[in-house]
This record gives sequence, C-alpha cells and structure tokens, in this order.
Amino acid sequence: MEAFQDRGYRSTSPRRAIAVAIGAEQHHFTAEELWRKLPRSIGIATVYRTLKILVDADVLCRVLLEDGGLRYQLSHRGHHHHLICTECEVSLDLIGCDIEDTLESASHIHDFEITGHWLEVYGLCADCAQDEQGLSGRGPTFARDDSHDGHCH
Amino acid sequence: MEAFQDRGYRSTSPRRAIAVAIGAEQHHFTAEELWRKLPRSIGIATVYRTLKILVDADVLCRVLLEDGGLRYQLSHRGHHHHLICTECEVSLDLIGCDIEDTLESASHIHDFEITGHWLEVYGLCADCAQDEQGLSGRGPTFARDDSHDGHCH
DNA sequence: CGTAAATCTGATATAAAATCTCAGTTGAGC
DNA sequence: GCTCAACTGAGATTTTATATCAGATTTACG
Repeated sequence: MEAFQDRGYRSTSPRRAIAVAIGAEQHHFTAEELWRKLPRSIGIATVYRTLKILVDADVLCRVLLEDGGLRYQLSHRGHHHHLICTECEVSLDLIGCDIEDTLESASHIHDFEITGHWLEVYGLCADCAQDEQGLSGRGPTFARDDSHDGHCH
Repeated sequence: MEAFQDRGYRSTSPRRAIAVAIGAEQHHFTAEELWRKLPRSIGIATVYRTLKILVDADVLCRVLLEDGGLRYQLSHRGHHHHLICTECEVSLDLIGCDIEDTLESASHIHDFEITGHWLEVYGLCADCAQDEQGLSGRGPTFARDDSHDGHCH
C-alpha cells in the first residue's frame, strides 16, 4: 500500500484495489485468480505489473509449486523459505532454517561468491500426513508409488 | 543411452541422435538449442519427450537460471545442487553441501514430512568475480547497483 | 484551483515454452 | 517377414507473461 509511495510509485485506484484484494487472500494465489476477484475494469497486465512491484518491495513473495506453478503470497518480510504441501498445496514459512552458512562455507570450496539463492521444500503438512496414515491403516497397504521419490530437483 | 532399455523404452534413431548430441554439449542447454543441432527430421516434441525421460532416469538434471530460464545438463548422478554464475551462466555442481539435515530438523518444528526440495544458488564464479574486481580497481568505483541485492527469491 | 508533463492503464497483440493430438512409422519379439 | 504396441513428426493448442501504444489519471507546481 504505502510501499508504493516509498518507492516513488503513484497511488492509483487499480493499485489500491489490488492491495485490498491481496489483503483478503488467505493463501497463496495466482495472478489470474487475483484478477478474477477484481473489478472487471482492471486489466490483467496491470495485475502482473503491480505484483512485480510488490515482490520487489518485499511485500509479496513468490512460491514455486512442485508442478512449476507460480503463486504469490504475503511475505513475512525478511529472509525465509517455504514448506509446500504437495497434497493440499498449503505453504508454511520455514522458520529456524539457516542454510546461508552452510551454502557459504560449501561455496568457498568452489571459489564462488554467492549473491542469492532459491529454495523450495516439498512434502506433506501435518494434516495430510495424518490422512495418509489413516488410509494405509484402514485399507490395504499400497506400496509407496513413484509420485514422490524424495528426489531433489 | 542404455538408460532407455533399462527402463523399457525402445532404442530408436531419434533417441540415439539426441543422446549423441547431449554427449557433445559442454554446458547446460535448452531443449530448443539441442533441437537445432539435430537433423531437421527430428521434431521438437520428441526432444521434449526424450529430455523428460532422461531427467526421470537421472541422466540429466534441470537447472533453473535466475531469470527463470530452464536448462538441461548431464547429471553427475546422485543428489547435488548447482552454483550458477549470473554473469557467464556457468553451472558448477555444489559439492560438500548437505542441507538435508538442516531442513529435516527445521521441518520438525512444523510437523512437516519432507519429500523433496529444489535449491539453486546464484552468484559469481571465480573468473567473473575477478573481472568485477579488476574493473572496479582500474576505473572509477561504481556503487554496487541493484541488479544483485543478495535477496533470496 | 488549474494546468502540464510524466506516469499509469487497458485492450490487445505477441512471445516463449511446453504439451496435446493423431495419423503414419518404426522397433522388438516371435 | 509379421504383428502390434510404442514411437514419431507436424502442427495446433495451452499457458503464462510481457510488449505496445493511445488514451486516462496523478502529482507537482504555479
């Protein structure tokens, strides 16, 4: 909202509408989903433009799903990563994870100067993990299929 | 090559041609770049289909550049990540980095069961870092501009 | 206020990347 | 050789995001 002024952007009515709509979102969302909830007068190009500004301003963060889908989410400012449930797609902020030091020391071996990184972690949230347990307990036990092989992409 | 037979795929002439072309690549490449180096008779759909098989077979790995571009690269089998130079786009395998433990312990806080993750690390390789040093030493010193803000995406 | 200049916007065209469709071809096993 | 499923190429299609550009909107300043 006021992130616009701080960065020299004008306060326009489409931008205000987008800010309000984002505030109403409970989870992550796509640009198109957001656009559908906005007045029809607002073009999707403006949505993309505004989302980009807000990501740069660290108001939003981008979440990359395992299938490659890109979502937006209110950012809890500062550095963090996401735990993304591959079942229900919920995204949790991963706290208490400090991989910078690990990366930094490992990169020294390669004489490489790190400027940034991208990390997404996939798995099952507590609820979905429980559901899977429940199923395998009740019905015949299926061999864990190949849909999740623990592979790091 | 023989990864095809092992997995029940047929050995076809397009697949052999693609395997040879991949072997000739020195760095990472896009599906389209590879396609251009193949006989014109091979369709790009086949290239995409074959690349997917080889990624699943762990023969190739996918590399996500900072600008979002997706590349393919011969995989040094087993789990690893990439150090990608944002200047020359070279990709180094990051060895001696074991973030699994860190992720695992952090995820316990959230009661989250990890099945996979995606990590790409961006920065400057030794050569490009040296070039930047050289420039700032010779000419007037420029303030580090905003093109790399150390931000984690 | 009221004006001017730059920013911003919406519609639409466009681009890029990858997948889908389907009729025809090819390979592996017999 | 034959047969049939697997595979292929061409092109259409989808998805996602950006580019273009004339016209509308903001802000600064008088």
